[in-house]
Amino acid sequence: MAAQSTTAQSTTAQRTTTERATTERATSQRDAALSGEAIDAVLAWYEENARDLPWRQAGISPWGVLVSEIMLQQTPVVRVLPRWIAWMERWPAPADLADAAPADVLRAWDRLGYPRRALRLQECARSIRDLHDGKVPSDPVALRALPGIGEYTAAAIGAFAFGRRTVVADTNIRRVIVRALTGARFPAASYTSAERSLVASCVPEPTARSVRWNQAVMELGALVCTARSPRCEQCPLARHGCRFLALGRPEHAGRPRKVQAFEGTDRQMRGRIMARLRTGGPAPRDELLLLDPADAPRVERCLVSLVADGLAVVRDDGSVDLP
DNA sequence: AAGACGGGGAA
DNA sequence: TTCCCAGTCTT
Repeated sequence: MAAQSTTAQSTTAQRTTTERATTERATSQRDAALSGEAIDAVLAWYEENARDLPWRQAGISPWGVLVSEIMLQQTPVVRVLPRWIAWMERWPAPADLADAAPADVLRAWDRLGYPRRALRLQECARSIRDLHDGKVPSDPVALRALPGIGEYTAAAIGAFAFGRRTVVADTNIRRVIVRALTGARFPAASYTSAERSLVASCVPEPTARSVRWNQAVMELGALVCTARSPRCEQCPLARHGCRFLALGRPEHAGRPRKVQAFEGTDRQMRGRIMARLRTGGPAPRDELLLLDPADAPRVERCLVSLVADGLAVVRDDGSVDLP
């Protein structure tokens, strides 16, 4: 924090009212905001190192951005890429997806994971068609009200599809900001209001710059300030007072982050059932029970939950199919 | 605040 | 094997 005092004066002119409001508050994060020089360094790094992703191209439709954001929820870029391209070709506008058969939507979702997202995306498309004249709303509040769109995604669409100044806080941005300003290796499990103001304090005031910033920090987290093995030697913040680096890259303090088991869970079984339904047409219940002959109750339980989620239906003859 | 919810590829 | 990914929703 003391290190900030030397740069504070020279960058005062560039600091925003938001930054000042945050820094003047008498809290432990008083000197939190990044310097204007640090922000410049990150933006310059982004110009050089940004990946060429289709949903970032100029002229991309808000719908294309929305689809990418939903697909990217908990799914890496490389796996989303081919599915997004095929998706946009098939359903280039919300109304197109709204009219599709859910079974086709789930098959097109393929193995992106968390297939409830695919269903929500279609519900989202229907809401856009019915409530917003078929056009993705630009208002973050309206976006947030759509199925499958939470705080992060609403902010991301506001920024990347409509060029608004929003506070985007995905896993990458949270990690970069927390490391740079607090020195902790990882953010806390829950996204607190304190952390939110920390992230907000870094967003530049000029709108165009804020959009670029959100994109740049996210990319920095994805390519350099990674969760596992951060490449600090390549980081534009290394010379601008990153606290994590200054403190010698400390280990994670506190409870180890929980890792959800997968092998042998209902989640895995649901995935196996969905994989079968996507490829082979209707499945006799007896066939699905063979997925785990030693634990029929588990298969039954998963079937019930899939039906409850709208991801599967039971036909009159007892076979199971996509909705 | 904590748990459910897929799937795959890198370390 | 373990970890983690442009999170959201429910309890």
